Amino acid sequence: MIVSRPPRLDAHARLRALTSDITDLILDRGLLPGDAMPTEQELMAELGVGRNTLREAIKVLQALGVVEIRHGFGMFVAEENLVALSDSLTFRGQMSLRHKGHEANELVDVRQALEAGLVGTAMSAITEQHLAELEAIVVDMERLAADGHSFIDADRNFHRILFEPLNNQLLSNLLGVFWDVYRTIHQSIDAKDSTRAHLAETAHSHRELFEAVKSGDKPLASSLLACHFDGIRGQLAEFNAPAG
Amino acid sequence: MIVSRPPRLDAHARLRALTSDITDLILDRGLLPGDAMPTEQELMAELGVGRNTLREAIKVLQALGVVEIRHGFGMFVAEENLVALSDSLTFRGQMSLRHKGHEANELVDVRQALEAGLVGTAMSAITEQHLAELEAIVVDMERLAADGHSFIDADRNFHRILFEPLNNQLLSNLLGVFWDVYRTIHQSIDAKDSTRAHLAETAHSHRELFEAVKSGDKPLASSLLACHFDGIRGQLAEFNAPAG
DNA sequence: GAAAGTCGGACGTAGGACGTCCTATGCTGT
DNA sequence: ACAGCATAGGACGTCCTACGTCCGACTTTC
Repeated sequence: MIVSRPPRLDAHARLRALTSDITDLILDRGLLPGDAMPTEQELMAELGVGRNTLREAIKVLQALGVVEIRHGFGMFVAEENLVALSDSLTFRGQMSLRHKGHEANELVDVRQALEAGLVGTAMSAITEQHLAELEAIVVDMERLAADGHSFIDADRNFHRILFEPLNNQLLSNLLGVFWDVYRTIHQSIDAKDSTRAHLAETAHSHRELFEAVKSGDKPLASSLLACHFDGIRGQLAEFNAPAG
Repeated sequence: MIVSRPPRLDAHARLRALTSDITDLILDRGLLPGDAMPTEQELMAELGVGRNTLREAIKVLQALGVVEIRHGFGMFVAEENLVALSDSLTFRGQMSLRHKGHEANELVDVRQALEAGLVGTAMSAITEQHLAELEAIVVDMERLAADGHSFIDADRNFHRILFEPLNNQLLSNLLGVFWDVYRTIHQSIDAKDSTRAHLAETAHSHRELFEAVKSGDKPLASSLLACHFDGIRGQLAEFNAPAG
């Protein structure tokens, strides 16, 4: 199936058409994540383009999380992920911090809407095991805070498990991405959240939230989450107006 | 500033490092969207890589919406956009429709959480002008529905303007992306929503929502939005189990 | 002074060559 | 017979050269 592309097209459109042809090929053949794709040579012949052009398109698909390339072995359909969104948002976030930090605030707003808006539904589907895991994380946080250590991973896990009951991959990925992007931005502003007092405060707010979740008090959980994000917004504001 | 990259690294990591070097270069030089970037030759010299390797990295950044390339002219820092997310989600959505359509449901769930969760806040900041625009769109919808025409664009605009008062670019982009992805998926299942009855129903539900927004009844607006999405979920279910 | 033609720079595409890496095959030693 | 290693082959990674295409700016001409 040699495709004869329209002769004259904008370069960007041509690259887009090529990536689209490749994804169509995946869909038409019914390839599933993990399945092997044709080799570069086969794709070159099939799509009627040179190796450089093809590789540029493939690299784009790799960046978009569509295909996975294993050096010396071959090319495969990738598992679900949102690498693309993460990379894109991270860059935008870092960029905006250079002047205003506006986008970081928007990110927090969206996270707040998602988490505060969905925590009630998540609580309806939560299991004993989830609660046990959450409690273990909180205990861990409190211990680390007392020792003066930070607990980035524990924080991330807490939020991840909180929404796991919804069983929504897209949501989990989005929240994970937002968390990672936020952490990257946060690190680049050299946040002073490693003070023991701040650590204890963060641990405590997670403890409160856990108790609300455990007791099934949805409105309380929602408002505690909102508070949590207000605190984060405060840190960002401090950074933007340190002289304030 | 010739960078000497560590000699041995995973190929994927190397490409990532290269894209990262380029974004760092943008950030370090304080380039703003629209600003010109170094040429390929300059970047090759500066980053110490060959043209193919460099171009692959650049194409990735183009796909991620970081840079914009103008054939025969040069390379520029791109304006904000979420092309990457859109492309990635569209592919995933189409892919999943081949078996279960699970991801389409997840997409609707996230949209519902965002829109139903934030409509209240948006209503607090809404202006007379926004209300006027919304009403104009609803009137348009009703007219088109009566004539048996579909109103994709009007639908999209309604939701866009509804959340414009929040003045959150990220949120607007996310909702726009979700809408586009959903439309693409929807088209590929050959939805039968062009029947006059269905059109009238959709127009009516937007009318109800508009009235709720106008009267400032936040809980009602939120629940109407939730209903709207329940209807969409129903269409998806029909598609997945047509024999049912 | 304005319009048309020309020139140069920059990106787009193709193909070849060689390096690197991974898997699989077959051999060897126990 | 089985485990471990050595080797061969395939496939991706990187670089180079060459030429095509496009755009903006400069020059020429009327």
